[in-house]
Amino acid sequence: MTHSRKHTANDFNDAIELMFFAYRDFIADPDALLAAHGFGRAHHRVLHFVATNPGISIADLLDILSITKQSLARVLRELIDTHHIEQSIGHDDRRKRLLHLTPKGHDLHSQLIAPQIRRFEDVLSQLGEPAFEQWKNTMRHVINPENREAMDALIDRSRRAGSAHRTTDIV
Amino acid sequence: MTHSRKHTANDFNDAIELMFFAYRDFIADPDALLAAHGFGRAHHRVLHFVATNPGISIADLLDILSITKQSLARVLRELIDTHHIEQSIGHDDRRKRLLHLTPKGHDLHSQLIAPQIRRFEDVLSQLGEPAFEQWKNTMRHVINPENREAMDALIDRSRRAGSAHRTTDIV
DNA sequence: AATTTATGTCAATAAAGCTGACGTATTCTC
DNA sequence: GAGAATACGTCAGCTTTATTGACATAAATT
Repeated sequence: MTHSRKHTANDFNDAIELMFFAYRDFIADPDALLAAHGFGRAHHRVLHFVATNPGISIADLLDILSITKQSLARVLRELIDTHHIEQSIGHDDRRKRLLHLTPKGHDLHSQLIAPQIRRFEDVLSQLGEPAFEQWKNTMRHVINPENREAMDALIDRSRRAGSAHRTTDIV
Repeated sequence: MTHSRKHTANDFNDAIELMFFAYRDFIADPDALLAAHGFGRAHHRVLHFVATNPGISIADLLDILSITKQSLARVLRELIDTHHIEQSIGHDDRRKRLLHLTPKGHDLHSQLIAPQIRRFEDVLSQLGEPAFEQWKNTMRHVINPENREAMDALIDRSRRAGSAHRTTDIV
């Protein structure tokens, strides 16, 4: 047997397991805090995408989350009842309900992503910016090709929304 | 405001969202196949770690999966009843139940990881081996420090088990 | 002989998703 | 302006995957 083989199926086992373990640790941190509020991961996801896409409509949020209206409804109701999220009526289309975080919601969201940010700060400081950028680019290619552009647009939108983090979000 | 700032919390938003979207696409592929067998992701995980750790005990499998005995029990029972997994009694410790995939189990596992392997094959061919290795190293650093060594040992064990893929697994 | 370990099992519960159906308000289209 | 389409809310029932607690058994250890 020659050593010039490209690779076997088994060569990707480590990559597959890295996805499993890295994601598990990555999402484990916020769980305790969520539990203290009586929330779950679903609430975290909603908080996050409303935070980074202020004024998003229900339909657009459903597109991002890829869940059903009924699944979102319960989670959203709880976040609204606990004053973490507010709804406003669309100005150009009054059927739409636009979602925003309240200051309380921003606060919780910040606490939830803090450990995830710290995790990537550590990665960045240990491996350096080129490696981190390389990782992000590779990660982008792990996403289905048909979803990559939507991802890029979303990240771009998040980046802009981020600058208005502390200001009142003008819709 | 100067441009020499290191980074803000917002700079890691893309990394956080990349984790979310990449993992979602990564696990979406096997789901249809699993559903056809009446299985879920839990079955996939058990199949995978029994495949890569033939002869693993219940306790060791629980350690890897970080779930409770009762949660594993149902999934494992279904996989045994459908002849995807076999139990054998430990020789040095007859209390232990050692788990192995049957040929049928190996077959299903191969089909389940095929789309995930193809995904990483595509990444490798598009970005090249250095980028892929860089990504794996970075991914390793996303895992909690205290879990990294266990991960390394596990991947090492998987690598060895992989060579015996088609042979009878000697325990 | 007593204890610990490895595993199995029963019961109740929860989180987070699903499908299907129906209602209402608003906007668009002809 | 009437009818269709859109955006959203809600009721009801179901599934998967996890949880905790309790108890049982067989084998190994002390």
